Amino acid sequence: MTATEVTQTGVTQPSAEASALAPVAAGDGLSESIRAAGLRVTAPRLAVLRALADAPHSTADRLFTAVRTDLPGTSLQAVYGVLAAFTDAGLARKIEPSGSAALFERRVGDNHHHIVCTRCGTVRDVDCAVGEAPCLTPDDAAGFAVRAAEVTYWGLCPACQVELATTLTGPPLLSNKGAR
Amino acid sequence: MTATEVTQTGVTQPSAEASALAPVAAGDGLSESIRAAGLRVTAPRLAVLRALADAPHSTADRLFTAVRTDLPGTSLQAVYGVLAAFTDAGLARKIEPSGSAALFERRVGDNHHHIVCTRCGTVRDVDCAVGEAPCLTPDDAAGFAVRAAEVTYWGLCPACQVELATTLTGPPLLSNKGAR
DNA sequence: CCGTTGTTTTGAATTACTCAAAATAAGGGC
DNA sequence: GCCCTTATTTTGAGTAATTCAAAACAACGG
Repeated sequence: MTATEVTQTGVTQPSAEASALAPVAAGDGLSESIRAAGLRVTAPRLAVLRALADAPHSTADRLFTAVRTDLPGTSLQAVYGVLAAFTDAGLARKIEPSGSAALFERRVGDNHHHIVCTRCGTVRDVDCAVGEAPCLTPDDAAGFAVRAAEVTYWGLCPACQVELATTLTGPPLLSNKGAR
Repeated sequence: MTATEVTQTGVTQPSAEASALAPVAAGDGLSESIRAAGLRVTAPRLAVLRALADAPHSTADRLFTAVRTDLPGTSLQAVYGVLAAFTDAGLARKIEPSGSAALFERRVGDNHHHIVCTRCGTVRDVDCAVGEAPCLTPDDAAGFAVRAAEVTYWGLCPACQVELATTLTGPPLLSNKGAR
């Protein structure tokens, strides 16, 4: 057993896979990043981090569901706790688009923004249009010491554009709308 | 009595003031804007609209408290209902900064943004730095048809800058930080 | 292998908001 | 000025997302 093994609560680790596929802990450098963030490496944390890698822009609840499949004993509160720890440690970022529960993503540190579909809620990353620190200098900051700027774009995702077109207009339309 | 009189639920309108100061309904053109938006003019709506004029960036709860002082019978749900109607009708705008309850403001239609104090939660309006439709064109919109862009700046308000400086640094500092 | 200290579980509470039915009142018509 | 229709508000619950706290548990350094 390597030093990176992690006990799964109530679940015995199959020893066969332990050396072949590497212990649950390793595999992607997940444990490394957790440890590098100054946090203890635990099964719930690994599971959440992996789930987050698989499905960015997930709610706590969605992650909870994902985590439950490989780590059945995990509680929702644990997921909230893990996400809070990740967010504090800079391992994850929390975004809260209007009208949605909080979403989490691993992509962190770079200044990127989000576009949200007003119809289905799908979220995609959008790289900053202007540069490293985008709209970070408002015209008049009213004396505030500005630390960050957060941009949320709202619009229709490609799929919803198509669905709306066929549903409302009848004949499918040419879809050269927001395609650029 | 003019045509714009509004019955206050359970409260009789003092007739003396009715002709002198104009009925509760008028005074600021509040009723006019409500009616112009296609909504019926009611006492709760007038009260909420006035409260919103006095204190922009207020939560539903704060408005509820404000409204209660001149219109005691008003329910919180009514305030939510009024705000929903206003928002739908374009009379008010709802913003939802991360970590805060929804805030409402009358300023609507112009494309302006907000700066939020990370310490005390104070919100101020920020006019768009770039023009009419600001960061509205992301570099790569991933096929989305972009309809709107919403910018939230985060930083320290002037008051909190001072407080933090005196608390943490000891001697008050020169405060030429984010002053522009 | 053990102890310390950070994590997770368990159980419950809270905040912000929404839903639905019955009571009420605004505003147009007579 | 009064009545009717229909929008609005009240009243009474209910829900989703998140947070709090105490006790059980486990990571990791020694």
